[in-house]
Amino acid sequence: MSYSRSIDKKWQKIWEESKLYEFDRDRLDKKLYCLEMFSYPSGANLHVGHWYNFGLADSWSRMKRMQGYNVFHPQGFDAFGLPAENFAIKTGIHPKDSTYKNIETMRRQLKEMGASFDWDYEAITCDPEYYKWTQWIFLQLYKNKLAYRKNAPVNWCPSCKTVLANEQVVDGECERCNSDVIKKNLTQWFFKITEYAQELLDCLPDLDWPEKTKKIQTNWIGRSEGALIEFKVENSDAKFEVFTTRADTVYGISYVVLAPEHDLVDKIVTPGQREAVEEYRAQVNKASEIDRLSTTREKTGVFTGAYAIHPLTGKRVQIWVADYVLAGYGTGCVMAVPAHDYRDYEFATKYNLDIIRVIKGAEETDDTLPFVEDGFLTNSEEFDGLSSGKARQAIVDRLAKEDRGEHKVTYRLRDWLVSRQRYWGAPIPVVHCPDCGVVPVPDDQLPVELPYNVVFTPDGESPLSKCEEFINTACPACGKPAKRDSDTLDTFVCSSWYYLRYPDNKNSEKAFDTDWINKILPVDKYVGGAEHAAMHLLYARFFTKALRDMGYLNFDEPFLSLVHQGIILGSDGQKMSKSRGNTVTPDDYIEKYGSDVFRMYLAFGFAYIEGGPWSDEGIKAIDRFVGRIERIIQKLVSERDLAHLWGSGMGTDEKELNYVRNYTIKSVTHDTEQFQFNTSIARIMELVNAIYKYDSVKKKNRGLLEDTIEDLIKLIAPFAPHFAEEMWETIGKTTSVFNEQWPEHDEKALVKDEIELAVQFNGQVKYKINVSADADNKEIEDTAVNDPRAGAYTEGKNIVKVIVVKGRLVNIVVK
RNA sequence: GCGGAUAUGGCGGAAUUGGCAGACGCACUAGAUUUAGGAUCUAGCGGGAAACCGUGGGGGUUCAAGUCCCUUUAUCCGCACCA
Repeated sequence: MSYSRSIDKKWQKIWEESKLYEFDRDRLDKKLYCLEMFSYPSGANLHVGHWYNFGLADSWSRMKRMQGYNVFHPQGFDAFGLPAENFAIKTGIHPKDSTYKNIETMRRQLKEMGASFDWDYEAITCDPEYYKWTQWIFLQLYKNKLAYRKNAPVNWCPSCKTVLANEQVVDGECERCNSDVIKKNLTQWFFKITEYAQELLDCLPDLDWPEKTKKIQTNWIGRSEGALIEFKVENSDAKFEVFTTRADTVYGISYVVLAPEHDLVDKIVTPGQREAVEEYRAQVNKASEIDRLSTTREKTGVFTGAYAIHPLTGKRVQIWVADYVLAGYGTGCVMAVPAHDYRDYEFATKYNLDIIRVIKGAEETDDTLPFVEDGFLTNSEEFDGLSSGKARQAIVDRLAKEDRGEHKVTYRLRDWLVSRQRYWGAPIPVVHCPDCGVVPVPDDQLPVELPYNVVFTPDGESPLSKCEEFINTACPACGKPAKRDSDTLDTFVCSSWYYLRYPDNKNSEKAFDTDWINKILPVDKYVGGAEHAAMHLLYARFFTKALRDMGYLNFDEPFLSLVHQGIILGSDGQKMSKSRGNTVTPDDYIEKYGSDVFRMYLAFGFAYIEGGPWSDEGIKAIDRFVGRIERIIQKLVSERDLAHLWGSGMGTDEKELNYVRNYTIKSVTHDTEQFQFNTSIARIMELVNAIYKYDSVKKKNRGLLEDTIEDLIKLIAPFAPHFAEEMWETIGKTTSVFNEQWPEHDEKALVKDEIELAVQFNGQVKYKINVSADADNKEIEDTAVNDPRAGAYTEGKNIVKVIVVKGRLVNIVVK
């Protein structure tokens, strides 16, 4: 029977019945945790991206399995999220119903892929058995002072009376009703990830992660060394601190700027300026986050009427508000040095503020203002002449002595806002009591279950706060009537610990058993999209470190080794999208070619970490390749009893076949380990070509040919698992090929008797010579120089030098 | 604006990290076979009559450069008034 969809089904059934992929909980010395980022169960079918991620990570883990590793390879679903809720608003179908239906479809399709998942360890984040522990972790963080509440703005649509996600805000307008979106402050929960900023940075160098990703995390954390400098407000007891990395320019301050949202603004603004400031603040509030962060936008600001006192010179400097200063970063205020900062220069020019040079460039440097590089101080009292670097130290030292400043490290990283004003997420397990305040729900009352009967129509209140039986409860502390928190948790919270739940997914006593988790974790290979480089990966690292410090686990990092797959584009080279009409539907191809052909094309057609454009011609080629393997194997089997075909010699043809066989084993092992699946398949194609070539020999060495075919099937098995099982059976085997040992190459077979070398004259290849493989440099040089063809290139010239590169070439330098 | 990446035949992509550029495959061409084939098998296939020229462009280092250095261009991605 030739390879097709029915072969897939045959082996999927056998695998399931024989529990082939069951994880061995006892053999932990060679454990290997291979994990792909789990996926959101969307209504559509599995797309090419899922296949590319899951299918090929599975190929990698299948090779590891055959190499003797006890592979733990679970799968699950990141099942909470906005799309299900939007779908409910549109169709009236409950998120729970649509989500579980989607999960069922996806699970079936994942099984049809033929991946070696052990489904006994599945985790679904919207199961109460799962989010019970998400809530428990929230409470652990709360009890360890890593979760706290503060005000933070949300996108608010005044017409829909609802909170919008960033993606629902289009050009500052609500995507549903086009009203202007404004910002509204709500009290929300935060996780104190900044507490771990330094450790998150320090552990990066030792991770086997793409350098690009480490760089993204480094930039995201954004450590910067500088100073805090205190300013007093004139005629007031108010004071504020600014953070700066350029304390050397402190004598160049000509004004200071507060973020419009800064608490101090109300206190210091003068009556004459109040109206202007209020108007400006209203304007800033209307501007969307995106607008405000745009570089092309003209800088604006308003004078508050108040003055601050320069901490060193005692001079008065104006206090402005401007939206280029962000409330959430640093201290929310900056000192402005127009002479040495582009933004301040632009602002000062526009509003006619002083520009004071305090840094000179070294000689021969063009230091026209604004001059933003380091240099030497001027106009800076006793610090004149110091280099910028030395001045930063000296100036802050003096400020520190006078108690008006200090050296300070800040991070760009902000605390993680986890409150979402939505229904389809894990409820935040706290109760708000009029008497006791915030009261955590006791562990024995977890999970706080999502009520099913809720109304989704957006009318100003979130579905949970409208649900009486959910929202009204008794205070766990005093028993009096109290209200539950009506917000749910960011889905990134759910996905920050799922890799810990998989190995112990049925534990009803704990989130996971510490001893067990310490044996199976960390994840040895994590595979998923580069779009998660900053947020998900950072959050998961934070969770691991926080849980470690609470004593629930003993390792520092969740993911030791990380690979990002590339993106498969449409055949037009554009990103796949329904509107472009260039999407590829895996199901159609699987129906036509079988899942192994689809998977193998994904392996062969692209550099894994790059991705690239889809090609229908490419998948046809793989279909032919599979047929080619099948035919040669069937031919061998049918010829087994034809004695006249068989000999036993080990001549040139046999050595050549054996060479290719061993070279293929070596290359595929190496390349697959590195996720270089395209070259792995290329080598296997070469092996098949070599087998075809050898097949035309009159008297074939049957033992060698049989062994080579067996190796071929094993080598292809990770990429075409169903097909390989079928071929394994065809040659007469009765057990699974996945219980076989991965082949190892024989170094002796790779040593050739005679090798070909290129002969170059002045670096240009002119001809080739054959020498015996053990020839020394002198022999090689003589053979090359004495070759009859050499004369044409040496005539009338002198041989200056001869360079022999063993196994590669000879370069003869002539003059 | 800052940061990162990429650039190789008609196409997807290789190149052991400084050592024969174009592996493998597609497309194309020719032959064989078949009642037929969009099947199969075999062979050819960067450009150029050739000398030679060829890894986005220009320069350099080296016996030797796709690979290292300088410079420049284009495309893509990430981040962003981060003080």
